[in-house]
Amino acid sequence: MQLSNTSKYAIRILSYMARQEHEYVHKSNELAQSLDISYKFLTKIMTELVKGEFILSIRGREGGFQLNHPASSITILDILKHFQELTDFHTCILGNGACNPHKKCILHDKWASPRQEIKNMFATTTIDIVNSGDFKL
Amino acid sequence: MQLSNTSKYAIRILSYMARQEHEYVHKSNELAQSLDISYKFLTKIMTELVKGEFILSIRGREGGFQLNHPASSITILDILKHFQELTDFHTCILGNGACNPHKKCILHDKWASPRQEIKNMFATTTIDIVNSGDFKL
DNA sequence: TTTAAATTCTACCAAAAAGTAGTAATTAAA
DNA sequence: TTTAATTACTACTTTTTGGTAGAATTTAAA
Ligand code: SF4
Ligand code: SF4
Repeated sequence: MQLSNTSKYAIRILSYMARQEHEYVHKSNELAQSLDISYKFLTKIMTELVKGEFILSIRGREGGFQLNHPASSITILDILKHFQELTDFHTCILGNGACNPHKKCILHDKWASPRQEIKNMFATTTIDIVNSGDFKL
Repeated sequence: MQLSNTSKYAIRILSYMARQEHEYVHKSNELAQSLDISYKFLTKIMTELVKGEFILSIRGREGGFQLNHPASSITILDILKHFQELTDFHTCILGNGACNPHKKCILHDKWASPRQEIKNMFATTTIDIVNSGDFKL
């Protein structure tokens, strides 16, 4: 019952970027330091985020990354989907094969409601949740 | 957002055992076949379940395993705890360091309620949920 | 035009989880 | 007492995830 580190970092990176004005150009170096993520691993994730069209990259000197969409339009669910953590909402919990309502796994009925609540939460939470205050980065 | 395979199997094994009368002696071979889990991997998990005192082992010929407690008293949460998946309910979601209410991660407030619902669900669901019907094993 | 500061690419290494193999130990039946 | 059926133990292999190294590419500033 955990998100992968990659997803966790992606969420933290994007929400951190959302704290600055939209045009701000974020550099990997800066992000890695601020978020305390290894520079090498961070750049790997940045590349993924570019491919996922969450961010734009500006190459070369004075380059960096910008959000590609308004922060208020990027949900946590969007991020999780891109890192394939959505599938868990389909084949979930005991995940024995494809889900078939005629042959449910034993937890299905109990799990349905929490699962929906989580999904809603992820779907309605955007990366601009926080712009100030004592939050971890 | 997934349980480990080990946890999934453990849940399936115990709930399967709970379908028989309490005294029934389950053999690894039988369980592996019925549940379609590799025999070798299953026996590894059975050893863990013995150590966790979920089941009793009877060694030697005609040996096998029995539930160590009434099925109605073993919760899913008990099982997850033993396989260390409980920690996620403390250090959860973005899991950056120990949780400090004065320095929350950005998802804390949104996550609190779904998390509680999941935990309650796991805490109130016992392995005897199902004794018949078209359920996956 | 050269150079420095940045992203990108390719390839590798490490750790954890999942799964397998083989053998030793145990015990009841034959 | 021998043997077959079972669990327990030790050690390995494979797969996935997490993480690192180094060079190539791009681009604006100097
Ligand atoms: S039966 Fe329900 S709980 Fe089980 S894997 Fe399918 S969707 Fe998930
Ligand atoms: S602040 Fe809340 S959501 Fe974040 S890791 Fe701690 S308990 Fe989990």
